[in-house]
Amino acid sequence: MEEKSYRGGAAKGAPSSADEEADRRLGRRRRLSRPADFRLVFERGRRRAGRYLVLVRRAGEADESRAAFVAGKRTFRRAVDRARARRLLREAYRLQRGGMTGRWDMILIARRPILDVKRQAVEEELVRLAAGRGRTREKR
RNA sequence: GGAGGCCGUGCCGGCGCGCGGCGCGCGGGGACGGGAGGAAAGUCCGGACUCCGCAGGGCGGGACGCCCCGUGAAAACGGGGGCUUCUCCGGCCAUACCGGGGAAGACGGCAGUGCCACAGAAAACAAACCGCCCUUCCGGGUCGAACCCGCGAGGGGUAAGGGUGAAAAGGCGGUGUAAGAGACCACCGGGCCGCGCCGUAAGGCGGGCCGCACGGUAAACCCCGUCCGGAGCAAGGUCGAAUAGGAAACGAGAGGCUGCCCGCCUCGUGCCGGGGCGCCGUACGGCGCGGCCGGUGACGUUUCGGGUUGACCGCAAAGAUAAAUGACCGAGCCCGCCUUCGGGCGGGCAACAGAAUCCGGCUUAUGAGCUCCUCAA
RNA sequence: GCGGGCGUAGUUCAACGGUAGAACUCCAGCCUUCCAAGCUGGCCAUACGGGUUCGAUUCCCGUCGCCCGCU
Repeated sequence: MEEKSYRGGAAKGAPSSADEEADRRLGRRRRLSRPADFRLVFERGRRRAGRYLVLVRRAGEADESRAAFVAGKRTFRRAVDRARARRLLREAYRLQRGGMTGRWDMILIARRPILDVKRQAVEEELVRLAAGRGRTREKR
């Protein structure tokens, strides 16, 4: 996959150029929290699947983009793995959020191979999926 | 090698997350404080707490179970002692028994009941298949008898030997006998005793009696003793919103059958349906007026209770509710390789694993190191 | 999170503590020109680890997996 290993801290570690003092905070306002919101995204949203995660999103209704991070109990049996997968997704989204365009409500679903890779790889795939590349699939 | 206990990575930096009180000033942002475990796990026990039930008690069901001491609210845990089983060593003819070392034990019950397949003669108030012994008959050896022989037949004795089995009714030796046998004897073992001594006790030692008549299984039914009402924080409670239906009170009642209650009838009020008139509208239809016809006690307001959804409390010196405790840079430490001895490169800083009401136990998973005890060399 | 139930052939179910069976499936043979049906025979299992017992699918303990209920 990637031949040159990125070095450098979080301040300049992102592969994109979206780090000019971006707001990297991710408070409750920027997350999905109500079951009704989840139902809307799952039923009306578009899905893009990658190797480490699945991205489901639809045009957002709030002032800012909102996201949620999901690790299913079926795919990750142990609680440690669920927490690990969800934290990877959240950290990757947090660092790359500034580089994304549009206002979306999105759900990131972790897939099993995510446990074997570092945050760097998850970020790259998230950026790729959000930009519209990769396989896409319509949902309804 | 075995067993137990302790600890379960630390430092700097900026980027983030959820919580608390503080002050800005109330859309949010700021500094400070604190933020995973010994198992947070499995949910196997016990409690706190909450709701339901309850005069009192029983049945059913369940948990625990040698003795003493200690800790504890209880479950449970720790220490010491006893007994049993297994194993090793020694004694011994001996797998029987005795002595010693080690390990393990869900270790109350000489009240009753059930079960013990197959094999085997017989499996629990024993039993005779082979064998052994005695005897009768038959046949033969002989003319006959004593006596001897028989893959021969019958009757009887016998638990030493064979064989079956997880287990065969005390062990070894001797006396004895037709052959044998606790039939008898010595030693060992066992059972019973309102017996003696020692011990707080479980129990131990001794004495007397019994030739021994009392197999295993209670993680089989059961009996005895102690304890247990049920459910569980998604318990339970508070507040608000929208919607349809329920209960109570009040609002409109009057008259008659009939003096009162109930009931029935008439009129009125309310509601529903159908006509009539007016207005709006292309139409479906809507609003108002009127009180013409039919039906109904059905109506309105308030309060209460139930369901749905949301927020809060319960809830904490970690504490949420799509659920925080993370990712990264650096220094340091360790390992391997190279080295021109200045250093360079690569890898690692772990294992098991992530709190959802809390606490005490049990069980299971697991890394490096430290420490203690015991055994062997 | 809290509570409850169940693990037996490939599947659906049996089995007082005493050799684990049945039906369907699968395989082979017979029958048929061939297939199906039918007939005959065969293969295949007690989730795992301990304990009690002479003996465990059954009794007891632990581990693992699956299913269900409760907002």
